[in-house]
Amino acid sequence: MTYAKTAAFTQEQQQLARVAKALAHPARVAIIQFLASKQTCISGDIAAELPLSRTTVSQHLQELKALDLIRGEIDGLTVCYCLNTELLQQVYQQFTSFFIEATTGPACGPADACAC
Amino acid sequence: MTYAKTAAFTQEQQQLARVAKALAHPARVAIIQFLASKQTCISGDIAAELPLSRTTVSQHLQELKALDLIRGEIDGLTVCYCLNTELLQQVYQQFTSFFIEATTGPACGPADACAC
DNA sequence: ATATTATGTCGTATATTTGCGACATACTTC
DNA sequence: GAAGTATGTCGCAAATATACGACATAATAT
Repeated sequence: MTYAKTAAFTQEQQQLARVAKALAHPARVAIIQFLASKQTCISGDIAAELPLSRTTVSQHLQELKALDLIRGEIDGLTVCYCLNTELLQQVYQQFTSFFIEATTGPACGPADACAC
Repeated sequence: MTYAKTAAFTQEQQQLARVAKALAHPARVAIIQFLASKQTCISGDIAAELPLSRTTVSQHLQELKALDLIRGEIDGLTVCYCLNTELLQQVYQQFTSFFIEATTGPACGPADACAC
């Protein structure tokens, strides 16, 4: 019958999935790249750079902010968004570990199928 | 009014987002780790290792297979799943580029907010 | 041929994501 | 204070993701 174990997923798996989800939309990838490219921590006229409405961009920003991947500080009338490079570096490490683990295991043959 | 540019997202952004989405669920992260850990390219009794029904696991497997991150070859009664390490390595490169770009740009101060 | 086993697919229900217009808030300027 | 600007939040609609039971398929074993 192959019934499931009740053991839930590990914290690591959940954390990786959470961050992956944050990057799972081109708009959020674009936002991070945009923030990384700008000298100044440019405010939410990020919206002007994306094919999305201001509202939608704002939501994406909130999602990234919820994970603390980016930060926003109110500066008078505008909001100054910028990357949390410290956290991004940590996340980078997590992804690196994961990919190294994944790329050093047993694999399929180069072209087509399994060499089990 | 700040209206949007119609320029869509780049291929790179879409590709990264697509892979990130594949990793955006703990079950799929767990599946990849499981395949990486096993000497043999174990079949779909991966389900027995996860707190999910066989049907659901099958769907997650299909999603990973759709992106070619994993491959499955029918071996009589069982299906032999294994990682596409070549593609995973490529994807790893893409993520690396992204994170390096993201971690070398302008950032917030270490503890709290922007130093704009 | 029938039963058993390992898988995949279909249909369906629920939850989450995505996107946006309309409004609220808050600061600046006149 | 009134007008204007930059933002965020609410409410809704459409699309997608998640999960699973029930059925279909296909190979193996009896």
